[in-house]
Amino acid sequence: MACENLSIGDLAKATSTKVETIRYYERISLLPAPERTAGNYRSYSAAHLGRLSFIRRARDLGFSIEQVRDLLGLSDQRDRPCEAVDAIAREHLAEVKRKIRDLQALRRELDSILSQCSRGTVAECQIIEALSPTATPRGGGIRTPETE
Amino acid sequence: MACENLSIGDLAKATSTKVETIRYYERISLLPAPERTAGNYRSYSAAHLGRLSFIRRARDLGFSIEQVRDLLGLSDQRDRPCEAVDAIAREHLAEVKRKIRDLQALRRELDSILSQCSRGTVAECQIIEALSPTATPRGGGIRTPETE
DNA sequence: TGTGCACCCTGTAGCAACTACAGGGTCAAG
DNA sequence: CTTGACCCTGTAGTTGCTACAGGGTGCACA
Repeated sequence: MACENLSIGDLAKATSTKVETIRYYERISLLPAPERTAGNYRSYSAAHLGRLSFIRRARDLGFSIEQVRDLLGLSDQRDRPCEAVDAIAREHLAEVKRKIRDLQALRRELDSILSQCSRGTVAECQIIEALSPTATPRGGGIRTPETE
Repeated sequence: MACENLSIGDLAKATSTKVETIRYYERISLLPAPERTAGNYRSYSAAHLGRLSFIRRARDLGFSIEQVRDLLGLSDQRDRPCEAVDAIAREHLAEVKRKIRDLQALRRELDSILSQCSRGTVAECQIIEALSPTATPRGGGIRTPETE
């Protein structure tokens, strides 16, 4: 018990996490509260280091906090089948694929809008035009409504 | 002036925006405050409709609120060159491309992690393994630190 | 005339996942 | 014995909304 004894700053450095983020994870019960020193400093063990590394890796892979919480809960039940783990990862993958598709559609649209820029004045700007509703009525602009 | 006279609900329907969102845009000065009726209801003109449509379209294309603000400001200066408009769109496109790259890397990683799932117990789960730090020490789990 | 309902108003709090203070305490070096 | 780096708590800010609570307005229908 209580091996290593890392300060919060040490743990932060070891896991490339900000000190505030570690305290935040503790507040939301993602990382268990460590013991304290006489001076009320947090004192972390190797177990904390492992758990925080897991959290960071999962977060880097885009898992949400709640997904990470579920994964951590599952990883503690070593002899249960890992279907639930698989399901979480699969769901996340599906979400990532969906985002990629959406962004690619977006990129195509932005590409096409940008390709039309003739570098004239704002009045002729195809980018503004593309963003505007049903054919900008001649006379100008987006029709800034003045609060008269 | 004050043509059309749409209620906030009408404007919401016309632009597929929630009423609360319209009020929010007014609060952050993205959409100018409209005139009020005798009963203190907001009364919108066609100009408001145009501007809100522009905002929605830009937001759908993933421009941030601040970018939309800039685009609106620029679109009012009809006789200035449209380089600044072009720059905003280009920057946004670069950002979108970056996100796509990141997500594709992520997808590859998730794909590879998932392909290793042998559907055994959590103890043998390659997904958990892949998320864990430097070779999980035999004995188990992510080493949940108990607050003893 | 009432009364019911859909709509509108303001103001505040909540979401994710942190980040950034303010205003203090602790600890080791010089 | 002071300086500076670190730590503590608690609260507020970020982005872009969304969701109430607790009221007021306006119009149709009986």
